[in-house]
Formats: sequence, structure tokens, C-alpha cells
Amino acid sequence: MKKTVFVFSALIVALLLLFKLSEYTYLSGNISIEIAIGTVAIVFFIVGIYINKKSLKKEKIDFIDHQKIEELGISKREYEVLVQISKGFSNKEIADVLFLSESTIKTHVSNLLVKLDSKRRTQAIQKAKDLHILPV
Amino acid sequence: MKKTVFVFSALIVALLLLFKLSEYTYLSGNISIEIAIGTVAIVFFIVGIYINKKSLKKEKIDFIDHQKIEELGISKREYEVLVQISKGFSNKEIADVLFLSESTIKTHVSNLLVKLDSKRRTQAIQKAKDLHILPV
DNA sequence: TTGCCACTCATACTAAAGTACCAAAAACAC
DNA sequence: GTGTTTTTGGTACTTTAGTATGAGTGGCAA
Repeated sequence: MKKTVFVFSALIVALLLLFKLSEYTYLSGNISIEIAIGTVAIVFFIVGIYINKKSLKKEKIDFIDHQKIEELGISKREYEVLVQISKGFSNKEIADVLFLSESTIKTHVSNLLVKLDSKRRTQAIQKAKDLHILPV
Repeated sequence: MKKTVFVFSALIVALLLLFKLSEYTYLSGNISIEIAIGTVAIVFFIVGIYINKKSLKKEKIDFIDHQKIEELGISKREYEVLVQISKGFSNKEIADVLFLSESTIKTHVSNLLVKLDSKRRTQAIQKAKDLHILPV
């Protein structure tokens, strides 16, 4: 957010500078008004691409629908397990990284499968990504 | 590709029109050179965003690294199985949609796990997506 | 403080997944 | 056409995943 504000401020400054440049151009006999306009076009074209790229990354990679997670009644611990599942870990491995027993993981997984209306963990991963409750 | 050419042609025409406008502005006493520049800025900003969006869609959704698939020695049939796995189907279900026996699917999956250096199908899915041999 | 809920864990079971090894038909290259 | 790879499939086995059920703990709200 801070970065966005900064970028837009810079843009406005650039625009003002160009206005000033256009004044000089006018005073000095309007030698290269085309170059000024062309420059503005190129600069804003590139800035447009840059900003879009940034915002798309945020949307597609970071966007998690917390609303949906709540709707499905998925608890904090269950969600942690879901994340580990999507990384391809086994129940035993998940148990180790979360300092729990494998039984506990199995319980969480079983609950997750019900809440995500899935028969297998692979299907749960797919569904979770479709629902944007896991990063794609 | 045709669309891209069309868009860029339109852009050049727009730029030329703006050059013409700037001439008129100059002749008529340079009333609103700022407006002209501002317009160019906004137009090219939006066009930049638009074009970027189009190209990103193609890149992120359609891009499959066939080179990599060959490198890993994954055969056609094996790849078909991999796709089904990533959709969350069981071996039995995959066998049904591909009209094969479950034994055959197991063989393919086992080979896939070796080729993708994975211990489980969930890990294989993750790896395949990382390597861009499966759509994200 | 009582009751609900999330979290934890266990046992016992069934169902999938995955391994190892073998083998035969089909496709493909040389 | 012969050799190689792909594809198919089987048996027998081990491992992992998932279900069902019960139960204890701690937090939190009415």
C-alpha cells in the first residue's frame, strides 16, 4: 500500500514536470512537442504494465478467501494441516512439523475432507484451490 | 497475435492524432497543452494495463513446459495419468475414465513418482506444478 | 460453573496407495 | 524384420490414508 502511494506520487510529479517541459517547449518555439507527448506515452505505458503486474501478483498469489474458510467451519489447526497437505507431506511428516501425533493429524484430515466435501486429500487440495482458500 | 497488431496499430493512429491535435493547440494559442499530455498519459496507462493483462493470462494459464516433460522421460500415457491425479481422482477412477485396469494405473503412478522424485502423489502434483508441466 | 467447542490422542478397522517383479502385446525406430 | 520402448496387466506384498468411536484437556462464553 505504501509502495502504491509512492508510485502514484512519483507519477504525478512526473506529469507536472512534463507540464513544465511543455511550457518551455512553447516558449522556445515549440521545437519538439511530439517528443514530449511520445515520452509521456511510453512512460505511462510502461508504468501501466508495471503496476498491473504488481497488483496481479497480489491478487493471484496472496489472495486467500478467509470468509470462505469461516463459512466452511475450518478451524485454525485444520487449516494449518490443509496447508501442509497441499505441500505434499504425509500425515506422519505433518505430525512431526506441527509437533502432534499422527492420530491427531488423521482426525484433522478426516474433518477437512468432510468440510471440503472430498473423498481424498488430493481432491481436497484441488477444491481448496478452486475456492481460493489455498494459494494457487 | 492479430489482436496485438491491431491494438498497436490503433495506438500509433491515436498518437498521430494527438500530434495533429498538438499542432492545432499550438496554432490556436496553446490553450490546453496540459490536457493533451494528460490525455496521452491516461490512455497509454490504461492500454499498458490492458495489454499486460492479456499477455499474463496466456503465460500463466496455458504455459506447459513440454521440454521439461521430455527431459524427465514422462511418456504420453503417464502424463495423462498425472493430469487425472492432479484433479484429485483415485487410481480406480482414473482406470475407469481411461478404460484401463487399476494395475496399469498403479504402474504408471509408480513410474511417475520415480520420474518426479516424489514419495506420494500429492508431492508429485506439487512438483509438477512447480516445474510448469501441469497448469497452475 | 456449566456447557460448548477446539484440540488432542488412542485403538481398531477398512480402503487406498504404492512397491517389486514379472510378462506379453503393441508401437516405433533402425 | 528385429530390437527397443511403451503400454498394458497380473500377483503379492507393505505402507499410507481414511473411518469410526471414544475420551481427556483447556478455553471461553452464558
